[in-house]
Amino acid sequence: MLDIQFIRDNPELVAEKSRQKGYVVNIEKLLEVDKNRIKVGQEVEKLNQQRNQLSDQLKQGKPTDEQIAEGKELRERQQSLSQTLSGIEDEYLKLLKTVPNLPEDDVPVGASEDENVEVKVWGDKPSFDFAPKSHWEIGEARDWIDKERAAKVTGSRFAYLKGELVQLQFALIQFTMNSLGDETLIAKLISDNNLNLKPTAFVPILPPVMIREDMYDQMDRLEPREDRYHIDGDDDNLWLIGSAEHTLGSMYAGEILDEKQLPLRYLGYSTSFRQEAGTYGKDTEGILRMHQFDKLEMEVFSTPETSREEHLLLVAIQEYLMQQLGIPYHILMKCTADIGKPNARGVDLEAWLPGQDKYRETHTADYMTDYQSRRLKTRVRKDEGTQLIHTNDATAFAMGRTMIAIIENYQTADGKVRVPGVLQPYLGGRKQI
RNA sequence: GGAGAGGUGCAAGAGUGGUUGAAUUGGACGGUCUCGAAAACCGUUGUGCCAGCAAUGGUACCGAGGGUUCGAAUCCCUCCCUCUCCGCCA
Repeated sequence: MLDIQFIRDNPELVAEKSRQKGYVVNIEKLLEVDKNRIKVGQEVEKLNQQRNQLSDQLKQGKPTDEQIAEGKELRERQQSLSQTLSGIEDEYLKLLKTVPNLPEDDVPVGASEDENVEVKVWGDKPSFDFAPKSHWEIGEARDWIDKERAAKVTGSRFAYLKGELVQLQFALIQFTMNSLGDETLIAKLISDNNLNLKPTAFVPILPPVMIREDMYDQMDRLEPREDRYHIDGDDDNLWLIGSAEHTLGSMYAGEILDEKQLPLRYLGYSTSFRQEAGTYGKDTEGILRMHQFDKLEMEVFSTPETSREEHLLLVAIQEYLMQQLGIPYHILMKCTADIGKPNARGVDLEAWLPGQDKYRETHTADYMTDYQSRRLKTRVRKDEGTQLIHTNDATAFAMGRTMIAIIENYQTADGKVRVPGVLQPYLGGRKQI
């Protein structure tokens, strides 16, 4: 949610930036409701004051009938006006929630993902003296991926992953946790990128994969809910998470953190669930787009002053990880239409997939500023007072897509897959699977 | 699933209708003392909103939402959560 004071002060700017992101917001209406909300709120407060004054007078002796009648009347007026106020507040909140976070100035303006801007290309695309295969061809040939039986048991967009592919996933997890848990490495990435941040290591987390509806909404990740899975229970109102971000980012809701604790850097590992609404017929081959996939996700809580650099650090970490695997990639600055509603800035990393002869998204880094924490009420206590904290989230590795990239880039003529050097220690030293 | 207990400030914990935004203790911070520290003593120590240049004033908040009452942290209802015992179970 955006700061109402900022919207009051900059209505045109907010309207224009929202438009750039593709959101239709009625700022005029919002400000009108806001004004009314303040006015009625003041009237309610006035009545409360009168009630308090009266009960102050009455607390000694026994009240007279007139005084009781007066108190009753005040109460009734207060109740009816409060009801009016809560109606206004509901409308206010509903309108305010429609306003997206504002893109930073360096976010390219664009109407669709086609206008994302390539800002960096890394690595040499591998050349093969044979026609490179897609990951699904290799995966099925090696009996690593079984989608037919998954379809029978669970439906489309599910898969059984088997054999060496599973071992590869666990190797990847080990490698990433060891890397991001290394304070020396974090310090190096910070200094290599000329950042001014603390070298705090990432703490691994296994978060819940279900989330309460109110928390989901406060993270601004519930919508579009057609893409979410709802859990039908007796009296609970739970949803499956679409990313570890959802239960990581909300974990300090309602809390005031000490500035000295920050930044808090977490590496969450969880399964993610997505209905993939509106993607019928898209990416039906292989395991690129599944209803269920595992992901290592970074989440950082920081002060407002350091959050932008934390965002840059997360992108640097993503690049580092991909470089360690030796997978060619390019970096895209996402345009205004493609960064999410809570984003102020977003960067995608797309890996080169020789089997499909194109780049595909494997990583994303989201810079949220205080947009999420305003509703979550996660704050930091400083000498000058309290402030909303800033959140950042970014993919460390989406397991499925990363393995796709490994399979396709490291395939050999005889249908095997070479193991990137950094992962070999976690696969019993095997150089090829 | 059955039976019970409970959710109060940074923490522990008192408070069962008005004098409580909240006792007490601890922690943290500031000060006195000291070469310095400890101890002791003194003081400070919640958040949001509204008005105001500010000082400040007003208002709300004792898990959440409703209700009773002139008046609710205190009484009633619903929900959420935590804990204990039993049962079941990875």
